[in-house]
Amino acid sequence: MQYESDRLVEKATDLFWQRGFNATGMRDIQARLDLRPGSVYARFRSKDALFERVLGDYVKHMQATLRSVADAENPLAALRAFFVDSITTSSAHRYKRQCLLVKSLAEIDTLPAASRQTIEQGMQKLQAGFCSVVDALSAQDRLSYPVRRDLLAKWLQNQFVGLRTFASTHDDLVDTTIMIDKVLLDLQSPWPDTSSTEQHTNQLGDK
Amino acid sequence: MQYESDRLVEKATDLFWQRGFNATGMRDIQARLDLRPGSVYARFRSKDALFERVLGDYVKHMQATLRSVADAENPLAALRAFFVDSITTSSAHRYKRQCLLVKSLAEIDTLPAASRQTIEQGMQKLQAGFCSVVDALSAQDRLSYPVRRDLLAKWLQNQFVGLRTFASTHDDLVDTTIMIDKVLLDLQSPWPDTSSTEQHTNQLGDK
DNA sequence: ATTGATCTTGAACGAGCGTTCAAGCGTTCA
DNA sequence: TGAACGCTTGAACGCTCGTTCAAGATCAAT
Repeated sequence: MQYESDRLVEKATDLFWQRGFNATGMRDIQARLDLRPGSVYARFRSKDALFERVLGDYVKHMQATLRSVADAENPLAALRAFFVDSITTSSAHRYKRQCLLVKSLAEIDTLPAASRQTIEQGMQKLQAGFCSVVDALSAQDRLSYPVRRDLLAKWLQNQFVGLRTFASTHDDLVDTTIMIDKVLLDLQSPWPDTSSTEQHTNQLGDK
Repeated sequence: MQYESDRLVEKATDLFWQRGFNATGMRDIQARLDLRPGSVYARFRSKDALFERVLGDYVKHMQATLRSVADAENPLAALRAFFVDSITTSSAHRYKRQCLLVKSLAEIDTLPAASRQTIEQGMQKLQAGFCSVVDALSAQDRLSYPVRRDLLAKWLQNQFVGLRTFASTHDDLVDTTIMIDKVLLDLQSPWPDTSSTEQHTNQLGDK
């Protein structure tokens, strides 16, 4: 029964992932889950609650994956594999290349309050996940340049999100892979000088 | 009259930018433009056509801005100013930090065919804009590392998009600025070795 | 065979959607 | 003065939305 519910949530996830919350109708969901209206409401209470369940499960899954990356023998290689996996899924499910949380972010102003909170907290949880990956890399001296761990985690999450957005519109696997490896290079390259609190020029000179 | 129409399109842009296409109702639009239903339809034909107009004007504006960056005396400084401008708009209009095209990308599967095409072509036009910026930098020998100009343009556009997405959820101006400067550094840092067509390991070693 | 508990069904509800259009309006020109 | 014009109005249309609920189906226990 629990297993059956999980299968149903997966199918609902697919729909929301492809079409977003607002554009996905309960009738779409009813058709995909092969359930009549009453049954959907008996199981999931409402469209809002179902969406929350979908988001929650997605975050849990991503957290688990990030944890396994951090715990891997070679975290850098595991990180690369994680990127490649997430970003180069088959063209048939290209919409899955975009992070579900980021996709939902696009309509956050129109979502029920509970989902809004789930998304914001989910982003923070994933940031914490990236932070543990950064720590794992740091513990193995894989990072040559010293920089605040939380800043590096933010940056890494941002690169991850950016690449996924990019890949959701481009099918060029070669260029995408190059850009993944560029991220892994820049992960270890220098950061801007932050010794002065306000710097509005860069090292190549203004005017 | 043309001026009046432009003002109306600006107001509609604000709405679509904040709430997206699907969640923005014609009644929202009518209220914001202070027009009755018939007047809106007399001017803009349909919700779809109005949205297309909004997207088209947005792309034109971004193209003009990118061109002025490329033509600037110091393109690198202009690029930085462009990033800072786009990404650190006031908290009151935080939704404008996200690129309108990227936001629309999130619901592209549910949009009218014409808008879908406008978005895809718009992304390409902006990529071309970034390409001319890259060329301007290259012409002034601001880029130390040799790499395909179109790949660098894709990368730059991706960084721009990523930072805007990031900033739409974070209000930390300091960290955001650091990440902008990190992009400007990485713009000149080395790229992965692409001499072998297929490389599934990185320079720090697999397994 | 009968009861009671649990799950399923699908017609139907009110609300909101994008859109239309006959009627009303002020202005122009004969 | 009055006919003709373009612009504005807002009630209303057909449709789809999320959701409900009385009635039916299923099945274990008596």
